[in-house]
Amino acid sequence: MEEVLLEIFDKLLKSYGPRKWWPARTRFEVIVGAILVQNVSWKNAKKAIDNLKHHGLLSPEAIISVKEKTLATYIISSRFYNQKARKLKAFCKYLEKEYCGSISKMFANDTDDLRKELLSINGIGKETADSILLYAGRKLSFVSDSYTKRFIERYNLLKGELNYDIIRSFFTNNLPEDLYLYNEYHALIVHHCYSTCKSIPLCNECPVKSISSKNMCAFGSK
DNA sequence: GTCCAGGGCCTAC
DNA sequence: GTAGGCCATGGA
Repeated sequence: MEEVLLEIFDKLLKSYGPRKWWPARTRFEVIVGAILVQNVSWKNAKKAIDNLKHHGLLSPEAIISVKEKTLATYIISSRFYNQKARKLKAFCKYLEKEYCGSISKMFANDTDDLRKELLSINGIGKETADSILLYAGRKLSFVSDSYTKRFIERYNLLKGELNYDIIRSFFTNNLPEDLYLYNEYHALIVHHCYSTCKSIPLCNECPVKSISSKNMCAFGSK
């Protein structure tokens, strides 16, 4: 299966080019983006990030200081803004309490330990935690999401139940431990599913189509 | 007007 | 343990 996944990766990369994720200037901005993009388009999330930036609120200290209600008004475009304001504050308070506000100290942790910590914060689930680890922390943690599930279903890469952990294990068990590969693979899947190949059945131009039909595997096979 | 986007939490069963 | 409701914008 590793060969198949690498072949798909090469085709996606050749078709779309490197996505150069995450589109952010700082690691904190990646984390804020990972929370704000939950169940909303990147465009809407980006608007909210820019708004925070414009009002000098793109730092842990600023987010802790500002009132939750006020914070919410700056991120309205990101949808579910009251909840997301609470989530941003929850993360910043955790960062302040556990690491004196230092992102570097936080990422000095062991990946698995930090993943457990992040998952214990209100508002950070598996996808958000893995996005933070991979794209802000540059740690080896594959990101799965609804697009990844759709991708696997569409190309029959895996049979049976497809929950977050199964999909994530499928990629981590069948890919070499390579940060660049993890980074680009997830970004390319999102790009492929979102902007280019939304329809089922597959479009004729689909770069993955030619190698998809013959390869099916049961979970765990390599 | 309708649909759906780079989720996660809470509650009821 | 898990299905389903809730949150509640903006662009296509």
